[in-house]
Amino acid sequence: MTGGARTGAGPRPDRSSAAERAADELRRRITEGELTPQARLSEESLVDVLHVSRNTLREAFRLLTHEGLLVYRLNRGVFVPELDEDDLVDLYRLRRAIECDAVRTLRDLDETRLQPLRADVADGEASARRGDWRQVGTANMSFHRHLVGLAGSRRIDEVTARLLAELRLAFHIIDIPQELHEPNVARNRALVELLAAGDVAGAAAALEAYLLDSEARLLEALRERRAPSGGAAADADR
Amino acid sequence: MTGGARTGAGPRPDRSSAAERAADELRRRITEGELTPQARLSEESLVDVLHVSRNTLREAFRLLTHEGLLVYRLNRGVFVPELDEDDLVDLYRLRRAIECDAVRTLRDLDETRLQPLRADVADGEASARRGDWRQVGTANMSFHRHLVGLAGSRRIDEVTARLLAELRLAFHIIDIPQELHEPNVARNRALVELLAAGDVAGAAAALEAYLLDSEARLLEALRERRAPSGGAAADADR
DNA sequence: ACCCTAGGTATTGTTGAACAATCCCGCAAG
DNA sequence: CTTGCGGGATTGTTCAACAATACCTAGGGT
Repeated sequence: MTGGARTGAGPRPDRSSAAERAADELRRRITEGELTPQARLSEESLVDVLHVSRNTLREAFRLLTHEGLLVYRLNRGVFVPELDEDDLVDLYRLRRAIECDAVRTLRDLDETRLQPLRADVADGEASARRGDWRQVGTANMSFHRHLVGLAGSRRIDEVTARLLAELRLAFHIIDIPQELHEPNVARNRALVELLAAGDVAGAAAALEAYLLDSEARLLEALRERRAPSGGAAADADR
Repeated sequence: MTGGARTGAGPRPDRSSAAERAADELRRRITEGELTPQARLSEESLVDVLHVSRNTLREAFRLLTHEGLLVYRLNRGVFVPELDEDDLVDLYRLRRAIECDAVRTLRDLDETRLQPLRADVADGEASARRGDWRQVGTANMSFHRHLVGLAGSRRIDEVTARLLAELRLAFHIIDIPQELHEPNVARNRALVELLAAGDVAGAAAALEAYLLDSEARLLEALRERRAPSGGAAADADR
């Protein structure tokens, strides 16, 4: 008898837990840049905002920690990590190893499986024409996730998802989205064409050069960002 | 109430949370094989055994989920995952990508940095002479963790740790530890010698053959284990 | 004036109990 | 034999409180 009400327009069980929904909301805020690096996420205040209990919120924190979007510091709270240059080098090193290997060992490609990649490329090109660089970045991430997904390995997909999520953290530090994302659009299209032609070795080589270049551009942007004035991070922590 | 007791055992705060300690204990039970795959971990019973609250226990579950040692099923509980053949192939695929890349890109090796590897090899050889195949397996894991550690990448180390922990789950399914672990001893020594000679390319190639062979042996063992009669798993729980 | 130490306060870590939602199992009906 | 329906057990979530720790501020020594 207590049941019932669920059938109507009420909040459906959603096949996901409250912790996951809270994590979704936090993930959005982090990737959108609303929560800036090094900011402490207060349990007390987030409980009010997300309308979940402290325990559930902490479980959401764990979820996001798993994705690399938050870090725990015992007795001090959770923080959005700030990536430094070493982190970027580290991330790209792992990324090259994973992505290049995934492409290098590809077999039995057909046009059907390339379809999601082509959709991402088209999205990136359209967004670039609109000047929506954030969406270009998002399409680029989706492209690489689909690219790695061709390997058909669950664990490789997981590592990649974590990698890209963490990498996205670096984008908010940087204020030159166009120079950063624009070159990727053409590179992604070139990659798809190489794969469509069955040239996996060529695609792997192109991808490696692509990633090395992307890393260099990001590093340079990060250094410029930090060098100029330095302590310009006057952030009211409300 | 029952509290207090904490003063006697550990004077120092331990620098770790109760959830981590509970996770440590669970991890031990899983890797030692006390908790068998597909067994559900009841919250109620583990609360009594580990002397933590349900919330803390659930946080420990999350921690181990991150390591791949447990899986969550919504509204059904947590389970020790049972690796099937696809999982093994998946794990080894990622493992080859990571380890071979780590070795292939090694630079500036000197004898000092090889020291931990030599210690693991010696441990493996000594344990093999004693017939302690479980310890041979442990030394082998330590060897590979140190091997990958030479790359000096935090995230690669993390992925590797998770990988090896998950791989260990497969060992308990298998009842022929000697045939499985014995060949690794000599292979590990050969790898160290190649690295000491500065032949990283040779080492990378040897490692790839090594891992392919290791995967094949594990797969065969798993198939034999499952094919024969099947329901021989008369395991007294607790 | 500076450094170091001590105490107060805010925040996190952990607990236990309670309730709601969901799943699993056995059983009756077709 | 399959199908639909309770009843009981387990997980999911909330709440309120206490303990432990870190941060901040004030006071004393040099």
